[in-house]
Amino acid sequence: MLSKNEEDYLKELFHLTTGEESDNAGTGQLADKLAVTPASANNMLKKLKEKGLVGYQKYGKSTLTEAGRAAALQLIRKHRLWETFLYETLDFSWDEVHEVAEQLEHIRSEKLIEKLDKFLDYPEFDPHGDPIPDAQGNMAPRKKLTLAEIPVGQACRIIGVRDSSALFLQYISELGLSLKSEITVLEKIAFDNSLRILSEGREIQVSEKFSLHVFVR
Amino acid sequence: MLSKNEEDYLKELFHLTTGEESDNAGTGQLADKLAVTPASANNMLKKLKEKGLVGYQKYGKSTLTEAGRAAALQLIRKHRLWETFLYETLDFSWDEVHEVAEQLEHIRSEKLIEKLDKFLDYPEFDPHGDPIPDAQGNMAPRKKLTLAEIPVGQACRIIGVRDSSALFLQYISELGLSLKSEITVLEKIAFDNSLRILSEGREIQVSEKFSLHVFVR
DNA sequence: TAGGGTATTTAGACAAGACTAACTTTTATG
DNA sequence: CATAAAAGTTAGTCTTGTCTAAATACCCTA
Repeated sequence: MLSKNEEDYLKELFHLTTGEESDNAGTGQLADKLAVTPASANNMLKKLKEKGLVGYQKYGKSTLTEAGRAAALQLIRKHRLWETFLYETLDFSWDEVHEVAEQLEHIRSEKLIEKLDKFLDYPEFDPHGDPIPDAQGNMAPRKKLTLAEIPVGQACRIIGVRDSSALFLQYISELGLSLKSEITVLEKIAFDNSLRILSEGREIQVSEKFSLHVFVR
Repeated sequence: MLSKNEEDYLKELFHLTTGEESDNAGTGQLADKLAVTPASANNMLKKLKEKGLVGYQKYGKSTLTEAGRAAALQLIRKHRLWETFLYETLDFSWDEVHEVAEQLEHIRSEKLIEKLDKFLDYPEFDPHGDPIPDAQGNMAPRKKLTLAEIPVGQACRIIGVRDSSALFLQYISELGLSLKSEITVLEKIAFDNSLRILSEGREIQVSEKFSLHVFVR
């Protein structure tokens, strides 16, 4: 059984070794990310090596073993499912979910995560567009871009939507938008991050919440 | 800020000092409840006294101060709200909710509890019939008895229902039951805890889930 | 290739919270 | 009322995970 701290190290190590620049898994970088001294990180790396979760060698970059990677993916699964729950069900805003999910991800209960996944109808992406691993640790290869992240002035095309609730689908079709619709972002209102957008010659105003539900390319 | 362990001690102390027999708050009883040695409990009691949360004197029974009581009530509020969530929303069974709620109650976020309370529509009782304190720490004085807890052969009267969802209210009225209905429990099926009951001369079979939603006296 | 700067590791200390073993106080019993 | 049993306390140790300070290894550049 892993402690909360061990889990945090594994998760961070996953992020450091999996991004495009996977050359960042030195003791120091890891320590930085976890807001801990290099001495502490070194200590933990040795312990995780003992447990067969991390490939660590003195003065080298660290890597996750298969077991370590699997544990990290489970944690990421829990984190992103909780973020989705907080955002979709409890109506947290986009930027509030992370901090609370950091705590919730450490709750130990297989059943809880299964039931939560089912309740949320097996979402594939979290509110930030990051893919959610399934129970076996498989996940879509990359982040989906949401309409909320398109810079003002740029054009994009709708390639999907986050959820398929009747309310949302009804609304999006009432707006005259659908898959393949081409959109240009005209303005982002700083006050509430709502957007003025242009689609097929018509100008529409949508909320941040809406824009986070629309995947684009 | 209280640690998880400090919180556990306060909550247990609340239960030991608040029940009918409030004479149980010795170092040893507390240690028993928390599965810890008396030495450990003694240690913690001294610490909590320092923090002004517990009235502790050598060789005496311990009590909660007002601050300690308030902290304990917040914890109990969180515990019972999570139990309600697990039972009502995620479809956990009656006996599975406690263990997971023991973990969830330590999540630190005012906002989370507010939003959860709202999402659950401000429930007054948890799945075991225990009252849920409100944000100010007020709660109904005693446990409500549910139909599930009535022994076979005994009669009782419906005095309320746990939730007022359309589905549930429709079902209970279809069964011909209502407030003030007199019920006798004929048999409890060991397999799934469903009940055969008698009301106004008619025999009805109901599930455990149903029986937990009906408050009786 | 020799320094010097940076990154990493080691050693030793500390806090929380548990434990065991030994000691003290309270309580109950004869 | 004396004393033994039960309950509570103290002292010292252990583990986890942190820290600081000092030592060591790596690597880049002159």
